[in-house]
Amino acid sequence: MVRGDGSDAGGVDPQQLWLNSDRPRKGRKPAFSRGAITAAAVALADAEGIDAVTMRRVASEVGAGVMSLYSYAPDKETLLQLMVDHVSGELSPPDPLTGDWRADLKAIAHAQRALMLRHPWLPTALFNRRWSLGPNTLAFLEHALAALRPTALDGGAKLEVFSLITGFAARLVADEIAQAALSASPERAAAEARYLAAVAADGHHPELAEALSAPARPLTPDATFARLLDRMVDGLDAGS
Amino acid sequence: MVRGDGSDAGGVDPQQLWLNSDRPRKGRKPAFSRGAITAAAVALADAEGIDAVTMRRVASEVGAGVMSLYSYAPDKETLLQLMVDHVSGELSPPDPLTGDWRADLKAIAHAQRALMLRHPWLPTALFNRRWSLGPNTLAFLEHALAALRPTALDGGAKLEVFSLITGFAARLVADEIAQAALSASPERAAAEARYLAAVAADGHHPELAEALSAPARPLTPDATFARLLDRMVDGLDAGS
DNA sequence: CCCTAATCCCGTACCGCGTACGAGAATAGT
DNA sequence: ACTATTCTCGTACGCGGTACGGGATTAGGG
Repeated sequence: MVRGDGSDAGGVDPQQLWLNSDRPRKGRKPAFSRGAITAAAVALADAEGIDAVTMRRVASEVGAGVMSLYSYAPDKETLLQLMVDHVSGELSPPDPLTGDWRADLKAIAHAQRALMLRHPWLPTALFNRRWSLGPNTLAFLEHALAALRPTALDGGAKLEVFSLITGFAARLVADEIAQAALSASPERAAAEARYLAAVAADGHHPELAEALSAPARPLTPDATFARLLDRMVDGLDAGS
Repeated sequence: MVRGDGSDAGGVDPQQLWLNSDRPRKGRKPAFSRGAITAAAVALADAEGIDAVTMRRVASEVGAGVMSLYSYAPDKETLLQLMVDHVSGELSPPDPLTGDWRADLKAIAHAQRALMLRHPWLPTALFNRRWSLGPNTLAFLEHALAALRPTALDGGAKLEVFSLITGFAARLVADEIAQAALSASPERAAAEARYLAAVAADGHHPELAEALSAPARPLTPDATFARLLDRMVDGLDAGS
C-alpha cells in the first residue's frame, strides 16, 4: 500500500505501466479493457465516493470476476493511478496560451479546479500518491511548462511552480468540498459552530474570537479561489 | 470512514471529544489514558509508518486489549485526530512575534515544516482529514492569527492564509519525503529516470525534455522551501 | 456492609478488504 | 489436432475496523 509519507519502496515500473500496449499474438482474447475498467472505477468514485471503489465493486460494475481485474492492473494502487490519468484527459485540449504567463498559469489552475470539482476524490488521490505521469498528465504538464516559457525560471523551478499550483488547487477544492459537506448536514454544522463559540468564549483565544465574530462575507468559493490565486501567482516572480 | 472528499456525513461532536475531561464518579477506574494511547500511536507511526497504526497494534503496544481502545476514542478516525493534535503540541511555545507579519508567517511555516519532517505521516493526515481543532492545534492557530494582526485582512482571510501556509508546507514536505524515499531505492529511481528519458526522447514533450536536460541544481530541500515560501508570502499583500 | 448502578476491560465474532493460487477456457501458431 | 500462451474467475487466506455482551471493578445509598 502507498502511504503518501514516502515510507513505501514498492511501485510499478512506469514503462511497464504506460508504454506496453502491443497485444500479444497468442492466447485468449481479453474480454475487457483497461480503459473500460478505469472508466467504471471513475464513474463509481464520482457517484459514491472513493471508498466505494473496491476491486469487488469495480469488477461487478464492469461485469467481470474480481480477479480478472488483475490482468489489467497489477494492484489497486495502479488502478488509482490509472483513474487519475484518465480524468486528466479532460484537461485536453487546454486553452491556448496567450503569452502572458501569469494569465496562462491562472487559467491552468482554474481548469484544475473545475476538474477537481467534477471528481471530488481527485484532490486526495493526488496528494497521497506519488505522481504517476501517464500520457494525459504528461500532456498537461507539457502545456504548463510551455506556459512558463516566458519566465526566466529554470527547468526545476518550472516543475516546482507546477507542483505548487496543483497543490494549491487541491487544497482549496478540498476545503470547498468539506465546507459543502458540512453545510449539507445541519446538525454537524451546528455542533461545530457550538464548539467554536465555546472556544471563543473561553477567553484564551481572543484572536480567534475576533476572527469568528466578524460578519460572514458573502463570498463564493469561486471568488476566494480567484483572489488567493491572483495573490499567489503575482508573488511568483521571474527572478531565478 | 473519512474520505477527505467531503462525502462523509459522520464525525464526532467536537465538544464531546475535546471538552469532556471530568472523570465520572462511579465505575471502574481507567487502566490507561487517552494521552498514553495517543502517544503510543504517534510513536508507532513515526517508527513504522502510518499503516502500522492499527487498533490491534496500538493496543498491544500499550498493553491493552483491542476493544479497550474504544473506551478512549470512539473510532480510529478520532484516534488519528488525537494524534494530529498531540504532535501539534510540539509547536508550543512558538517563537515570539516580531511585529513583521511576513517574517512571522515564514517562521510559522518553518516550524510546521520541521514538525512534519519529524512526523512524516503528518502531511497526509492533515490533508485527508477535516480540521480537528484540538487544544494544541487551536493554540497554534491563535498564534498565527496574532501574527497576522498587523495586516488589514479580515477574519476569514486570515484563516484562509493560515490554511494556505499549512497546505503549502504539507505539500512541500510530502514532496521532500517522496524524493528521499525514491533516492533510497536505486532501482526504482533508475526506472523512473529511464521512463522520463523515454518520454523526453519521444519528441512530443519538448518542454519537458528541456526542463529535464537542464543541469541538476545542487539545491537542498531547505533552500527550495525557503525560496518558494518567500515568493508566496511576499505575494500575500495586506489589501483586502 | 451489602446492593446497585455505573464504568471499564476485552475475548469472540462478523463482515469486508486486497490479493495469491491454480484450474479451466479460449486463442494462435505449428 | 496439438501445444504454448493468455485470459477468466472461484476459492481461500490474512488482516482490517468494530458490534456485542459478559465479567470485573468501583462509588454511593440503604
